Amino acid sequence: MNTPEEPIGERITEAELAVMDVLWERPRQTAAEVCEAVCTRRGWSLATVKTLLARLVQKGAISAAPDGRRFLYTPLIARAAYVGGESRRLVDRLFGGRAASLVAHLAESEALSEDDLAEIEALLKELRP
Amino acid sequence: MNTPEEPIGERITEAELAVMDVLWERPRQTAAEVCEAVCTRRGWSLATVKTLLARLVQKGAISAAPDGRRFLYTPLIARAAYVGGESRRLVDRLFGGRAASLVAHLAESEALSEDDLAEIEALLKELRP
DNA sequence: CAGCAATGTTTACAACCGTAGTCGTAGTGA
DNA sequence: TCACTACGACTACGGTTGTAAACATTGCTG
Repeated sequence: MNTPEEPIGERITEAELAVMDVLWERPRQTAAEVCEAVCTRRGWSLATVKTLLARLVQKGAISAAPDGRRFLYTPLIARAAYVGGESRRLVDRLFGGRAASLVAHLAESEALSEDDLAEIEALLKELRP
Repeated sequence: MNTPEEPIGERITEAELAVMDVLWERPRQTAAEVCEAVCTRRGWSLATVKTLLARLVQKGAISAAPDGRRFLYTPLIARAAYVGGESRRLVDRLFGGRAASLVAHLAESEALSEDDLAEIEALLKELRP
C-alpha cells in the first residue's frame, strides 16, 4: 500500500506550495537547501523559508526529522494527492462538480492545443477499451 | 465585439464568488435579493452580503447602478472569463501549464465518471472532425 | 410631521498570509 | 575556552478575508 494521502484539511497557500514543490522534487532537505532552491527565484530571505517550513509542519503537510542540530524536511502528502484535491476543488467550485465541463471549457477557450487534444484522445482510448 | 473581460487583476475570493454566482445567474439584483439567494445557504447576514458587494464594486468585478435609493448590482466580468482565468491559473500552478496533464490526472484519479468520459469523448469528436 | 424601515457607508475584529527580524542555544574553529 | 556561527523558535507587522455591527440617510406610513 503506498498512497500517502491524509487530505490534510489545512489548505496549502501559494507561497507554501513553492516550498512543497522543492521538497517534492527532492525530499529530506534542510531549510538552507530549500532556500537555495527558491529564495532567488521568489526573492525571499532564508527567514521566510523557515517560517513557511514551520507553518507546513504545523499543518502536517511536511515532517521535520532531526539530523544533528538541524532538521530534514520531507513532504507528508504526495504531490498527486494535493494536486487531486485542488483540481477537485476547482471543478466543484466552478463547474458544479462536473469535470467534463472543465474539459469542455478548456477546449472551447482554445486552452487546448492540437497536441493536447491528441494526448487526451489517446488517454481516453486507453481508459475505455 | 462582445467578449466582456478585463482580467480584473484583483482576485475574487471564495465568499465573493458566491455573490458573483448569484449575479451571474441573474444580473441587476439588489443587496437584499442577493442575500435572499445566498444568506441561508451560507449562513450569512445581510450585512455580510453588503460588505462583499462593496468589495466587489471596489475591485471592479461588478457595477452598482442607482435605482431610486438603492443599487442594482451587475457583473462586469463574464463568468466564462473568470472561470477561464481560474482554470488557467490552476493548470499553470499545478500542471506546468499543460492542460492535458490536468485531464490525465482527473482521469487517473478516478475523478471522471463513465458519463464524464463519454461526454469528453463526444466533445473531442466534435472538435476533431 | 414623526418615527420606522430600508439601504448604502464606515468601522471592527479575529484569522490568515506574505515577508522578515530577533532571540536563544548548541556546535565549531582558533 | 570563547567568540562565532548555524539553526530553529518566537515575535512582528501590514494586508486580505470572512463576518458583521453601528451609523447615516432617505423615503414611507400613520
